[in-house]
Amino acid sequence: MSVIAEGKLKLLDAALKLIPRSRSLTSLGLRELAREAGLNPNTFYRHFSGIEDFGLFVLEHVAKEVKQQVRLLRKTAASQGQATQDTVGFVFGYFLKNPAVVHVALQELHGASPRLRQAMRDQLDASAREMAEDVMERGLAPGLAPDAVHEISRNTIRHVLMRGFDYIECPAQRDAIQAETERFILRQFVGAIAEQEAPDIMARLQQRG
Amino acid sequence: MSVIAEGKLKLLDAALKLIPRSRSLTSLGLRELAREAGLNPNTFYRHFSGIEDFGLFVLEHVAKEVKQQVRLLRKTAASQGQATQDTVGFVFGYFLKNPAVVHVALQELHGASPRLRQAMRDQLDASAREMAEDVMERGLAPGLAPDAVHEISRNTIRHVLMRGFDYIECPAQRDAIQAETERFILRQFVGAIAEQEAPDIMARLQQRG
DNA sequence: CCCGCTTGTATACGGCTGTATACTTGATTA
DNA sequence: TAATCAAGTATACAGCCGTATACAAGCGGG
Repeated sequence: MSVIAEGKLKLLDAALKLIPRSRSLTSLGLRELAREAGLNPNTFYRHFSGIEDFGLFVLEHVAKEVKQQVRLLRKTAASQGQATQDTVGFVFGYFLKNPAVVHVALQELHGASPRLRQAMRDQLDASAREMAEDVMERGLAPGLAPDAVHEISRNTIRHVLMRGFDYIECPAQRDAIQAETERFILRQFVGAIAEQEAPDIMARLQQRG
Repeated sequence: MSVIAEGKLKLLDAALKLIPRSRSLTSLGLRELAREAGLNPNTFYRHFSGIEDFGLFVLEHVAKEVKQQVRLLRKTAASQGQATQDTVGFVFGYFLKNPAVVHVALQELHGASPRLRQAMRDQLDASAREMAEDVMERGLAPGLAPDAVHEISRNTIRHVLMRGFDYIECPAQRDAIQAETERFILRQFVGAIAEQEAPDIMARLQQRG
C-alpha cells in the first residue's frame, strides 16, 4: 500500500496537461481526462468519487510540489544574501516551467466549488505564513510589527500569483512585469515602515483617510 | 433600430443570474441560458454567433454599468472631501449588490478565452487610468510621479477586485477585509512617496534589493 | 491452491448539448 | 395593401457526457 496506483497518476498527469487549455479543473470532463490518460472512463471511479474529489487530490499534489520549491528557495536564499529580484525571478521562473500551477490556483481560487476554494485559500495562507517567517527571521523588515508582515505577505503571495499569470502570458513584457512586481513588494514594506516612522508623509496623505 | 431585442436582453439577464452559480460565462451552456431566459434555444443564434460572442456582449454591458458607477463615485467624491474608506466602502457595497460583476471579471481575467481575457484587461486598465486621473486631479498623492500613480492604480484595481470576491464570500469578515484593503492602498502610496523622499527607510531595506 | 481484493476494461443507457432546417408571426415600409 | 425582414419557434439529429452493471487480470495471504 501507500504506493499510488498507475491509473491514478496517469489521471493526475492528464489533468496537469489539460489544465492550461481548459483551465478550471472542475470543468474538466471525466471522459476527457481518461482519454488523455489513455484509460477507460470507468477507471476514474476506482480512485475518485467525482470531479471535486479529484480536484482536491490534484491540488494536494500541486501544493506538495510548491512547498518543496519554497523550501529550496529559502535554503539558497539563506546561504547567499538573496535580493528581492532574485526571489521574484526564481518564482516566475518556476511558474514558467509549471504554468498549470498558476492556472489551477487562480481558477479554483475564484471557482465555483467552495471546497476547492477553501483548499486554495488555505494553501496560499500557508505560503504567506512561510514568507512572513522568512522575512522576520532574516530581519528583512526591521522594526515592523509581525501582524503587518503577515498581512503584507498575504497580499504579496496573491499579487505574485496574479502577475505570474501575466508573466506566462505576455513574453514580451516579462522584464517589465518582474520589475513592477519587485516595486510592488518593496513599496508595501516601505509604506508600512513609513506608516510607523514617517509621520510627515502620513500627515500629507491624511486627507485621504 | 438601435433598440435591443427582447430576447437579447433576456439572455443577458439570464447570464447575470446564472454566473454566480456556474462562474465562467464561457462555460455557460447555450441551452441553459435559453431555458433560464424562457426562450427557444435557437433564439440565441438570432443574436450571437456563439458563446464567445455572447460573452463579449455581456462584458460590454457590465463595463458600461461599472463606468456609470465610477462616474457617480467621482462626482460625490469631488463634492465632499471623500476619504479612502468611503471609496472602498462604496465599491464593496456595489460589489455586494452586483456579485456577478466580480465573478465574471475574475473568471474571465484568468479564463480560457484569449479574447475575453483581453477585453477584461482593457476594461481594468481603463478603470485604473480613471482612478489615476482622479488621484492626480484631486492632488491626493502630492509629489508622486504620474507613472507611479498609474502603476499603483493598476495594482489597486486588481487588488480591490480580488478582495471584493472575499468581501462577498465572507460576510463575517467584511469589516476586516475593508480595513485591510484600505491599508493596502494607503501603503502603496506611502511607500511610493517614501521611495522618493525618505532615503533613510530605503537604506534600511536596501539589502533586500 | 484458491479465495478475495484491487485495478482496469467492455458495453450500454438515458440525458443533455450544439446546431441545422423549416415554419410562424408581427412590424416596417415601399 | 403587399412585400420584406427581423425575431422567435418547432422539430430533429448526431455526439458527448456521466454513470451503472458486469466481467477480466494480477497479486498477496490463508
